[in-house]
Amino acid sequence: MSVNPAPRAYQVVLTAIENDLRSGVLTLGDQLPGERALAEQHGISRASVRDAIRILDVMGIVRTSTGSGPNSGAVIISEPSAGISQALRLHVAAKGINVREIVESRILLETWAAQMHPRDTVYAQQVLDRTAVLIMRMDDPQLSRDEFHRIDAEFHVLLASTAGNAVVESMMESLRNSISDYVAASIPDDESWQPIVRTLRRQHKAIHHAFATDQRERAAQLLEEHINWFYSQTR
Amino acid sequence: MSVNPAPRAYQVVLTAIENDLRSGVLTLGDQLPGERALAEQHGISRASVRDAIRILDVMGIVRTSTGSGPNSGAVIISEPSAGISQALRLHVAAKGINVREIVESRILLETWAAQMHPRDTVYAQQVLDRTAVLIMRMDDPQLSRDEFHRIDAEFHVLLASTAGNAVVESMMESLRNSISDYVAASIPDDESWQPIVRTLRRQHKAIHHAFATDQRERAAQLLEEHINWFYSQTR
DNA sequence: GACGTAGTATGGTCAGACCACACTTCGAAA
DNA sequence: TTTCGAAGTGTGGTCTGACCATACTACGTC
Repeated sequence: MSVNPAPRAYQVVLTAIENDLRSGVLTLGDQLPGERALAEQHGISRASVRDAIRILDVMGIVRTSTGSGPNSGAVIISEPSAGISQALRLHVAAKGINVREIVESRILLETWAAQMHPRDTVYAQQVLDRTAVLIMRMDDPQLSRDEFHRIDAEFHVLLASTAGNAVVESMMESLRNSISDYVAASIPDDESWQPIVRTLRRQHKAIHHAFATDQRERAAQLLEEHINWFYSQTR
Repeated sequence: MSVNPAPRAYQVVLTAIENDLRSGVLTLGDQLPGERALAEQHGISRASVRDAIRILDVMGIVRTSTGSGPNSGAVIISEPSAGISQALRLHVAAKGINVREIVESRILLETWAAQMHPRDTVYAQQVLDRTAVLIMRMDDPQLSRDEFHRIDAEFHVLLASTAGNAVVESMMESLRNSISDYVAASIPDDESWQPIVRTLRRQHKAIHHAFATDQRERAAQLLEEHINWFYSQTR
């Protein structure tokens, strides 16, 4: 019966980098030292260093690329939704989370964001303009379903982003991503899709109008109906 | 100018396993095939297989251990909070998320959970009993600060779990974990900690009482005040 | 039958190699 | 002198093959 959790080699590098991030030694846009250099610095093998960097990669902390130069190697980005999306997605697959919970959470986050007073009114106005463009693009009858879903997701995330909370924004994006396959699979034929998309367009316009006229309560209510209605169609 | 995002080798295994999870071929408690077997099956090296499994590991999908037998190797668990915690934690370090957003999100999730009618009243009653025990343990003056924080977190997560939403529960746990170091560091000395812990104990008891007497609105309000007050002390 | 030991398969780690790639450098051609 | 292309250099990505500690299994001994 072993009690020790067996310390992993990559943890050394991971902790070191996390500390550097916290203390500000490493900031957005910086390059990490090369894998070979990190391996030597910490006295572990390159394989273990790669474990640590792989984790930072899937978590959306760094982006890695081959080649040399200032844009190569592991560069600090910070895309919280990347890691959270991946986690939620896998746990939905593993049945640790079900679709009801995802939908419930989406409604919670989106209605909250809708009712929040925008943290930045100039940005909020820009969002209104950009979402208007998205609505127009979703009117295109030539649009593929995949593309529609992509723009649809962007529409929702953009509206929620006016609340100015990266956690909520990332969560929304992640929740949407985590079940996008499920959604796509549950409405297989185009015949059943056509009437649905018409309703979605109408709902989006109503939601946008409520936002534009500052009817926050109403926007929240419309969003809740919109999300609930859509998922009721996926069965 | 390369346009291809360079397909990663480990993605093959990751997708295969995700599909098996989705289709039910793999379920909770199952063992994954050995790394050497997976490598041969997919025609890639063991190193790349390990990349995939490492990801499943940090995401909380599997637990790996050495040795042989039914409990060895990679076993499917499903601990959503593991992956999300790690992601949030790193992004807080990388300044992609700030503490205000964490606190705001905590309040959103906890007050929502408090106002939700419990999905399972029997479970809710058990939670009330267990949180009562936690409150008693937090009264122990011998308790270390670390231990207090641990029990405190468990208290909050347990209360929220009555809402019956794994996403919300995982998020709460993750938000709490992601800034626990920050909290610990911001109240360094025991002299300033003593008066704080007294208030926390009082607030916890009031919250528990509101839950026990089914005053959901009041419980939500007390939670909000409790969380806001505590973080106002960490500056 | 009980018990201890050898066997076996697992993940964890390491070393070393080769590749494709992207930038850098520098010399040759205009 | 300027331009441009080829060689050079360092990066992560992948593979191979090896060794280790561990934990269970099976077998042989008592």
